[in-house]
Amino acid sequence: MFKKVNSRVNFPQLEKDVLRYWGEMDIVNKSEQGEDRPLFMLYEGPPTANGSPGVHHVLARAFKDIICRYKTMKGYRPLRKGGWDTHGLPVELEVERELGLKSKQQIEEYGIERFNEKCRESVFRYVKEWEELTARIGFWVDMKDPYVTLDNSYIETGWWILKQMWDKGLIYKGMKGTPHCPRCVSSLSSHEVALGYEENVPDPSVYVKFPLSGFEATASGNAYDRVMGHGLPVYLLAWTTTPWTLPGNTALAVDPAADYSLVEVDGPNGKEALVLAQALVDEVVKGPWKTLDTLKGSDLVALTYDKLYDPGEFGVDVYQFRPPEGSGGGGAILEAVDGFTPRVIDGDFVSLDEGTGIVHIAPAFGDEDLTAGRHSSLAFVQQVDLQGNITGSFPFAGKFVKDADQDIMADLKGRGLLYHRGVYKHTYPFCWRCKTPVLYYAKESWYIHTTAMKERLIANNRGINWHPDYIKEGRFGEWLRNGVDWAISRERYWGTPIPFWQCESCGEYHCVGTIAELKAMAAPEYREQVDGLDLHRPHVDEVVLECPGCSGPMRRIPEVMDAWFDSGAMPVAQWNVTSQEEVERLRKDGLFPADYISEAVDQTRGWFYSLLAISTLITGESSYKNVICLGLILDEKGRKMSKSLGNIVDPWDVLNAQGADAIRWYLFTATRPGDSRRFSQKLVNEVVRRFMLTLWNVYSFFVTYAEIDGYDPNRDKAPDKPSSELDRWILSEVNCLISQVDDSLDGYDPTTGGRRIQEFVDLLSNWYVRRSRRRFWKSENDQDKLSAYSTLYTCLVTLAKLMAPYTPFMAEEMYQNLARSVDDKAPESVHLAAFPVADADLVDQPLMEATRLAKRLSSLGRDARSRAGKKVRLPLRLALVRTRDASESGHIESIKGQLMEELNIKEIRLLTPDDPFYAEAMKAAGAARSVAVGDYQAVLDSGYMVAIDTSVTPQLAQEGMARELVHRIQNMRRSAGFEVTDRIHFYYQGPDDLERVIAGYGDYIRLETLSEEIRRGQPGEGGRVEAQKMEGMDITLGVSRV
RNA sequence: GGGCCCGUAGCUCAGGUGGUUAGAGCGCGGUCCUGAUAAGACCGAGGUCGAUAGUUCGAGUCUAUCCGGGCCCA
Repeated sequence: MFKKVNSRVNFPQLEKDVLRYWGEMDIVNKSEQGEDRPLFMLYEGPPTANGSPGVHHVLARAFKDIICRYKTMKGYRPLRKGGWDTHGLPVELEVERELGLKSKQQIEEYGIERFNEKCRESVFRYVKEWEELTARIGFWVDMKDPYVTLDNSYIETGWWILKQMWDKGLIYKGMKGTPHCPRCVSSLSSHEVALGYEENVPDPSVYVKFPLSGFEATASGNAYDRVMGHGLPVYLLAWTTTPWTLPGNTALAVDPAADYSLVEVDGPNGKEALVLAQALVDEVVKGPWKTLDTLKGSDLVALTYDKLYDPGEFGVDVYQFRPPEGSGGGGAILEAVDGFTPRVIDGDFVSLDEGTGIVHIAPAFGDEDLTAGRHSSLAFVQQVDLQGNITGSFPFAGKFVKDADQDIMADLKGRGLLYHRGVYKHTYPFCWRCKTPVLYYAKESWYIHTTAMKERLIANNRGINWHPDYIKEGRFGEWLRNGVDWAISRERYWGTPIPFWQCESCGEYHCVGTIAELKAMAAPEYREQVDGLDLHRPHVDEVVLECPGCSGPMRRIPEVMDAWFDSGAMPVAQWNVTSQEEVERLRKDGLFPADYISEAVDQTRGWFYSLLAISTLITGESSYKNVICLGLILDEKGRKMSKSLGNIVDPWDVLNAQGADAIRWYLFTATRPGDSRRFSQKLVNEVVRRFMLTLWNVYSFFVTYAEIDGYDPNRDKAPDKPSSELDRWILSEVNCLISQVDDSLDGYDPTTGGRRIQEFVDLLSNWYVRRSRRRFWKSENDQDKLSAYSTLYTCLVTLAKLMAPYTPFMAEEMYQNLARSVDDKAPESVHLAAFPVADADLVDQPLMEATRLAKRLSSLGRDARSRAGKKVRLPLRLALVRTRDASESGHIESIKGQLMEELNIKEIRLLTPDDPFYAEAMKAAGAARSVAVGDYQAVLDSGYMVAIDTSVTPQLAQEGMARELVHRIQNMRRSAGFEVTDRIHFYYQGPDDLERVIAGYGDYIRLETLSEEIRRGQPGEGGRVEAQKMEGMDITLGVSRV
């Protein structure tokens, strides 16, 4: 009937067998069939296959898989299309490294075409390993027909999306503060910047005096009159570590809520007054000073001051920020102006921890300055070129910025505008390639005007079901509320080319939305070329369009798109959508939006955002409904796993040693999904031992005895409500478990469900089976035995189904052997079976409480025994029991039998609440847990008491010896290698006391040890003999198989 | 510098809406039990629940500040 189950299981081998079975039976395919079932749509966040998959990939894939498997069992039809992310800077950097290229110039000399071919090759380098790992961990996903972001069809949809935004006026060109390497003449991405931080970098620290000159008409003139009222020249004192940015200064920022002091000091030309934050006066002002006045930062706003350097005088153009049309977004457009008056603005970023509380603002340098420039429509002065050299006709023009620092400081000093200079050491980024200090430099960039849709994004986010829920209004909600426009252009090579063509004669831009449109708009001599064109650079750059306005030649702008745009486009790009009608069809077919996605928390600014932003902008709604946001994987010591630390755990090591189920179970149950988690092979191994082997042993136990008795689940059906309390109890537990696991998976919380399963398996093994063992050994096939088989069978089959989403392999193995082997009509796989449904009628709350009480009192009783030095094999006469309340006392009658057996005590007596014995024991024990009272050993714990009568009568002693004998014979049977069903002869030699035990308990011993006869003497050939000591007697025991 | 998360035994983690003496597993020492078990039971050692202040009759739990770790953004 059932296949024999070895208790020494090799899980990795078992899993490989299951994988083969799934393959042979085409189970994955079958799980996706059934047109009448509602669709369950998973969006797979695409990985890049230019590196080996790590444990964090296993984590995300396991969480994707468990929900899909669960939904399949709940009657849904899962759709899981795999995908590959193939574009982006990390790919380019990898190839640059391989080719030994060090700058963009070198890439262009090498040739964009060849370079991009190398990129294309590298992104699929590890595909095979990804596919193998994915299959091995049991993640069911379609990897045969994945979406690939470098495909023309995928790129085309990216274009179409941009075109939708373009037509709605959501695309514009603006300034962006970018980390820039002046030697490589290239922007750095944030993660390149992160590669190059160095600590304790010395930079000049200068305090600069800006002469106050007046105030803007919009402000009240009071503060100006106040500060000027002392008859001294007044300077606003600002601090900077980058003197070279001073010629670009167009504003000073103050904290409107802070107090500022007007202090009188000795200047180079006599007394003068400085304005700076009150809190920093002591630290900054050198020499004697006295406070003339105290003002609020808000009083200073709109004061004006003299420029240190007038750009007009030194031949540098001046621009001013103008907000983009529509709502005020993060972007802004610059327009040329003739001149400007620098002024004081308020800034929430102003720090009172260092500097002077007055911050120098140069919008051309630094993102914060740029943002301030946008908000306050400041002037914009860019006096540095992309090589980092000062432009214009300044005395220090033509110098590299860091070299110009000295000249500028000297110049200001000569003019009496340098208050103080020193050296400041801080952490500063350097180009990771060439070690040149990175400059923050405002550059033009293309933007998506996402802030125009901010309210919509926030509203859509409210509709998303986040797990853990704090992400919704916390990290992600915060990001959306503080969102700025999305800068999508990259001055790079390997990416989706931005489909904007600009007319060389009239300067107009045109956004191309499809390949067909490209062909239609191409100048006649280029039309042919469009057929079969690789849409990547440099090929697409060669296509010249004809300007619809002036018929002039239009050329594509050189930039490519941010790779996050690619991945965020996948809901439509994976189907090559190029019209709103097709989007509608996806929606109707249930392919949009996704029911579920799951990635790690670092994707809040990545994929979670790009998905939401793109779908909100083109469809008005979110492209996903439910998310599990996962924490990071740390190493054994809680450090981030990284190549440089050498603490990466290779998932294959764990898969080969412990198996996929073990790694999955660990990831599901060890921590809540959103928390970061430590990971090591040791931790996974613990899961195997504590949970998986325990369950496996129950399973193996069941099969062993079911085989012996020829138990047939079809024939030997137990009644729905068995008479055995133990059976009714575990069935009650298992039905509770079904609801709990169902609820937790339905709520996208596998962790809670998994932990409940773990607790159940512990109860099943260490109480149900432990208490039921004798019922399986009994020789006759009576109703009670069948009930035990049937109950345990139900539990195991139910467990297999509950665990199928968690541990698909072990569940399959148990299901095949227990369920499918006896029922041809059962689904071919546990993953095609229906998820169990709880039967509320079988849930018996009082019975579960009673059993909990029985476990508790047993513990106390064992404690009492061990304190009294009475081993459990020795039967005792009486235990006195006290419970905490009447409802618990009411349970005693029903659990008496279990307690008597567990504790090997002849009688259990319940004490009334006011029994004097309890009061006496309490008093004698004091704070102690245990106390001896007369013949009794009492153990007290939080209102409970178990007191055992420790007096041993000769009869009890004899019975104890009988049990001891049985125990020893059993051990001998085992060491002799007998089967559990073998009949034996039992031989003994010893003193009269032993004779008396044999005489009194012979029948009992025969029954327990399957001895046909008990003989004085020793067994012949083939038997086993041992000389032993028992209770001070020298005895000889022997066994032989009949 | 900003946002979010975490901090409970040597390790991994539980501890709805505040309420007796803060729990489990692993590991360690001991005892016991064993016709499934590489298992299990019981005891012991091991905790200022990151710190401080507050709210409260009462705080691991609520509030504030700080410290440490992590992530994201500057």
